[in-house]
Amino acid sequence: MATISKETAKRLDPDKLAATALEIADAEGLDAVTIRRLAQLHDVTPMALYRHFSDKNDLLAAIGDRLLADIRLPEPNDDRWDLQLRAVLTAFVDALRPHPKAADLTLYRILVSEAGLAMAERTMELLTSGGFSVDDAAEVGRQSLCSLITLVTTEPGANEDTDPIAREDALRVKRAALAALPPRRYPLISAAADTLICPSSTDRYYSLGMDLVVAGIRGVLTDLQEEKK
Amino acid sequence: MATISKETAKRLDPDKLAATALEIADAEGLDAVTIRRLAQLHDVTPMALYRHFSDKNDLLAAIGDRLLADIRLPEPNDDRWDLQLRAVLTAFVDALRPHPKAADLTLYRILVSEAGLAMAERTMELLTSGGFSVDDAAEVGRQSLCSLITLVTTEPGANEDTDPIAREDALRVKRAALAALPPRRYPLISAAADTLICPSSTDRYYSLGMDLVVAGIRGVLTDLQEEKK
DNA sequence: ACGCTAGGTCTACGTTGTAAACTTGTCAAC
DNA sequence: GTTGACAAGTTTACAACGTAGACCTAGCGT
Repeated sequence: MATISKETAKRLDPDKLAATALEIADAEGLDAVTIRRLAQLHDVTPMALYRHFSDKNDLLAAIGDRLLADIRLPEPNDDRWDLQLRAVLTAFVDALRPHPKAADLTLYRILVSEAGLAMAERTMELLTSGGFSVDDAAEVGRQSLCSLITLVTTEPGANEDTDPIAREDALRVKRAALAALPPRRYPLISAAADTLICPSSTDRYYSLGMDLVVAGIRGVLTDLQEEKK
Repeated sequence: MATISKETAKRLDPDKLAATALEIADAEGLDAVTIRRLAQLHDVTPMALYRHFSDKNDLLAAIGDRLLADIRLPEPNDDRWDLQLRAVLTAFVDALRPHPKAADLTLYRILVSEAGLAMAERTMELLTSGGFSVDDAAEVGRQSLCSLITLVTTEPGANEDTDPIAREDALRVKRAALAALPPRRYPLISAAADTLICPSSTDRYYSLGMDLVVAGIRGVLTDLQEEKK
């Protein structure tokens, strides 16, 4: 009944492998994802993994594909193009948010994986329907997606340090470093130290990030159209 | 006369070390920067480096600081705040552009290194003078700088592969992958394949990226101000 | 019944970061 | 001068990593 029965336990499943690799990455960061460790978690010899992944990059790519596969694209509707675009990009970010330490892996898989291609095509549809040329849509879409990935990977608090005591320590060190610099020379940074270290609310962080991207797209579009006239 | 004379050759200079480490990174990527290799280039034992850097992260941080130190901030003037901001951000990008493979290292050094702090403070000055609250300026500035770093690190063509034959090969593979997907299902991606693989002009790539960021900032500002009313 | 092969194992190699103990060149103080 | 002491380079060693290559071996198609 289960994919792993008592005696057939030796049958490895690449999807399962990618799944537990992702768990490791979520918990301890990408560097902790190791062939040997992943093998051990599946009670198998390290070299066994190479029957399912050609090398470690291939494994990491599988993690990336997995993240992209979690995207739940909204159905097309009659909203204005930029609202729909925002919804698509939000779906992308929502898929990455649970895995800030692994989100980087999606970048080079967007134009390869099924789910990534679907999102990219939808993005370009909406951009061109808004008035971008195909080429401009490609470049604008590309950078927008990159920015959103970065938004997730640099989400404050997701950086590293699995256990809360080390994380708290790191936070304190950072706070102290900012508190130590001369407010005379860096008045604004000193004033914003708290926000710089840890933004008020994670939801606000993401909505502001999304606003920046979408507002940028709209602004560039009107610039391009005015310059054409 | 020179910093390294015949017999005093044994005196290592941390700045020189970071400089050649950067050269390695530029030529072959960050993974090629290795304690042993860097030591060998300075005719020294690997462990010698640890007298000047507490560990490898410390070395990488020094590279990041070096990049930030190359920023040539423009003098304040009477231009509108957003124009001046664009100039500051352009100075940042200009400092990173020669080193796309190492630009990532600046992210965690901006709020630590002298040059990074100077730029961050200037950025926040201009954002607040434009009308952002201090906290909003912090979050907006943070993400803008992140996006610009990403703009540089993902600059097409700078990805990897030192020698031109391997790079050409990789390009061909990518091109083939995009050409192989069904244009029926992905019409826009297929149409934009060339642009997606390699944008028309590097300068246009950067100016469009900068436009996106600055337009985003302006757009978010007016959104925030309207919502306050 | 027989071989083929998919999917494991075992062993081994080269590379990496770095801990610990050591040597040595230089300079300050007596 | 002689003598510590300290900064800076050396030596040796280790554990962990990715992975090449040779080797089982269970189970399936013919």
